[in-house]
Amino acid sequence: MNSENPTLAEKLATAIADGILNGSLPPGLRLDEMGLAEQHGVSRTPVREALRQLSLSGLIDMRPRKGAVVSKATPDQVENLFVAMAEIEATCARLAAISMTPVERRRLQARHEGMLALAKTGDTGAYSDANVAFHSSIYTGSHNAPLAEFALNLRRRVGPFRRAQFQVEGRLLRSNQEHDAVVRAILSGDASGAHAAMLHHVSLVEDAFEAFAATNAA
Amino acid sequence: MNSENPTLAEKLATAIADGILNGSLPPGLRLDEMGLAEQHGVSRTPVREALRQLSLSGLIDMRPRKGAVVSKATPDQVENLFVAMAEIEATCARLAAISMTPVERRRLQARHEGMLALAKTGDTGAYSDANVAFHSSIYTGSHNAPLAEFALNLRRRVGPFRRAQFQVEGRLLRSNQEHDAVVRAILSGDASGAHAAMLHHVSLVEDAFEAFAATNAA
DNA sequence: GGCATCTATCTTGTATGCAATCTCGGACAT
DNA sequence: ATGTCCGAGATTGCATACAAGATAGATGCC
Repeated sequence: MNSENPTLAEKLATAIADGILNGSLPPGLRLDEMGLAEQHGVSRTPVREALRQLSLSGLIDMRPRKGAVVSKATPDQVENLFVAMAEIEATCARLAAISMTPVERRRLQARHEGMLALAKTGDTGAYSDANVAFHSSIYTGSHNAPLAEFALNLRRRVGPFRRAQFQVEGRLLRSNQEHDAVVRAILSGDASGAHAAMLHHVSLVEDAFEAFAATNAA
Repeated sequence: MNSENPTLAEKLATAIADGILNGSLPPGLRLDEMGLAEQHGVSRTPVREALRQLSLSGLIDMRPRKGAVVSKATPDQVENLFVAMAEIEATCARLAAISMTPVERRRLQARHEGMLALAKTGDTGAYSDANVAFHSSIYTGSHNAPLAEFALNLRRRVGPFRRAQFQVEGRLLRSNQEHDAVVRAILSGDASGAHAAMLHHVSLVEDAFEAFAATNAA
């Protein structure tokens, strides 16, 4: 939304969101306004506005007179998040194949080739960061602000559940191969091909998550 | 979101949203908190929370210390809204073709057949209402809450720009024919067919809007 | 006459206070 | 012993009050 927004409410919203995304505010935790207020050294008013904002992004649930809690997602809801994410990413890729400018296409290719080096090195952290940038550039490449915004929001929401995906052995190189199919389709303007390739890629991420979750649950 | 939410902020949010959607609050209008407050007979606090909520749905734009204005969309942005809408609706239709329960499928068919009668009668208002319900049932039929929510949000945002679409002569029957293709694909579980049919349908709506806008601009 | 600047006023952002509602613990009745 | 009802405490929702930044008009200067 508003990137440079110096109001306390905005800063609190991002601070609380960070807390939720990095796990320091676990799902199900009750967020009482008073506590958050004095914890951040402000009054209740900006806290209230931040909470209202977060509730619309789906990160927390607010019930009329019962306060706010960090959204506790059921497995079904997480599954839906991943499905929605895959669909939206695929749609963005399709539009990007049609709408990207030559400059954007060249940048996408350069970024992709840079990631191949990272994948070979096995630098998980750097690859993860580059991966976020890679996908984001496809969102913006769709040249459709509402879709791109929604994609970013979904990405934030699935973040807590996909943290360890690149830990799986060999995932980096496979990810790069899948990216390769996506990039080739986009560069050649193959809309449906880009859609299919991205859907395949993100669905595999989902599978990786499920495998990871299954091993952790066992 | 929260359907039965008796807080003033929620009621104000829907009231202001209605005002924007029905045109009584035209795009570009400045929304000063004080004015809205005494206009609705409340204090500024719930107004502020309502505005913050609306800003996240994209209906209004808020800038840090400069207040809120009703979103004034450029033609490009409106175009993007329609494109996003078409893509999301098509995605919902595809998922619906896969995920709808037998009961939902039968209800969809019944609703669709009922609309044929309305189209023949030429009852524009009733058809329009039924049309909203028809599309909404496909959103929920996707069994994917995030996507359905986003679709509803987009529908609200494009609302102001598609008000007169059914006024075009013969649009009702053509709409019904297009629905027929969508319904048939969904009922038969033809995922890609449902996607294509819905994309086609909504894109035609977009064309109708553009024709309408062109005639008005001329 | 035009433009910059300064100030007065207005609007927004934040804090605090009060009323209504919900939660939770205990007492009482069955 | 268990279920129900009631009341105190706590928390949310709303209103009001205060502070800070922005806008606009006027005034002085070029």
